[in-house]
Amino acid sequence: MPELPEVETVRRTLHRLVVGKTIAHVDVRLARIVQHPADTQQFAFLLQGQTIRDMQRRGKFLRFVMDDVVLVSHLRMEGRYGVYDAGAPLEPHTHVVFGFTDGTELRYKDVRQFGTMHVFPLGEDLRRAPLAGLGLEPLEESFTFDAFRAALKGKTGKIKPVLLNQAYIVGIGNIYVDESLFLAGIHPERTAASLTRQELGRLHEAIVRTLQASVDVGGSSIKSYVNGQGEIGLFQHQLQIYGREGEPCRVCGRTIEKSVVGGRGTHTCPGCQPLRKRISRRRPKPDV
DNA sequence: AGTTGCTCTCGGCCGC
DNA sequence: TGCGGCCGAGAGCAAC
Repeated sequence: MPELPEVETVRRTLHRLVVGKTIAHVDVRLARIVQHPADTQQFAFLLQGQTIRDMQRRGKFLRFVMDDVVLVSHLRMEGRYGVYDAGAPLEPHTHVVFGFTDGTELRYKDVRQFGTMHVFPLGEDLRRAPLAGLGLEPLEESFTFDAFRAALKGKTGKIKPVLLNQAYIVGIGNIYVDESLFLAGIHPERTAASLTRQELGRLHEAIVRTLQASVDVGGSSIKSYVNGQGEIGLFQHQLQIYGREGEPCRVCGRTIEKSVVGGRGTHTCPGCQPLRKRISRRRPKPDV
């Protein structure tokens, strides 16, 4: 389930593996992956002869920047890329094959078939769905505390669904939202509007620290590898709360709970993430 | 505008 | 062992 750190890891790997290669032909084996142009033959035609000039990322989307077009790719839950020799046997669940002029192939595999691809003319993709309207990039310098606070301004819903909404901040999925809220000591059912400036500060820092720490070790590998060479991310070993229901919190020892918030499986520590504001112990008034 | 709930995408896997 | 049905993440959409 690639979120920002996993997609960034794939981006870096693909940058190394495919930038400079020229597409000779494209084989779309499962039409539903291709969302735009609607005609898969047109999709293939637009990519033929294009050289991949750069690999970029916007939120959880990969952007293959070419001479005249951009391929926008979302991996959803289990989409993966790999580079193979053209003669290598096609593995199961291979849905799109990009054949290069050098005899290698970039293959897209996706067991769940949830992934999507769009091709747009160069310069158009950021103005069109699905990239148009995406929110702040949390690992860019522009993601300041003030920008974060402004993005959450006026949001009255629970903080977890707000953080998962890609229109406000991009790249955070179900794993990193739980990790970030835990690190910040904030319960996912608190409303965005109820967070104090101090809590927003902790949350801002927690998001950046969590995502960056995961990028630094190649993302999390939950049930599947994530990058283009079968390399395995390591962040799953650093997860503090996700997938640890029933186990003791590493900070306070209380048992981690699992519930549903905004329709998503949600992990919380009842000790570290109080739903109600902790009643401040009344400080004894100094005797006069 | 924002929120909520629902839908759709599948095959793995769970439980019977 | 077989099989029906649920689960899961993300995005998009309709209704309020």
